Amino acid sequence: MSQSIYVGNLPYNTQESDLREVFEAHGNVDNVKIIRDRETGRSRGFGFVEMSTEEETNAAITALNGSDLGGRNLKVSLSKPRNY
DNA sequence: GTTGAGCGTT
Repeated sequence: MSQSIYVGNLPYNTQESDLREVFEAHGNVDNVKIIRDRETGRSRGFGFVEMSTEEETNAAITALNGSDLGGRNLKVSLSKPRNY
């Protein structure tokens, strides 16, 4: 599986469906995940997106990084591998 | 407000 896309500076009201729509405009979204506190359930203000190919991943990052969403300037980049 | 998880089978 390829690396995921890190999406930061998201509005706290942003939901996974919203992110999915935005990324699907630039490629095939394989998976979307909004990060939030697992104990309080409050948004952390960032999330992750997976595309079908690195080509689409790169395209989505290039197109959406620095773009506006809900009045916030999105920070989109390649995420680092998760650690167990 | 910045690099994810689960909480007994995702």
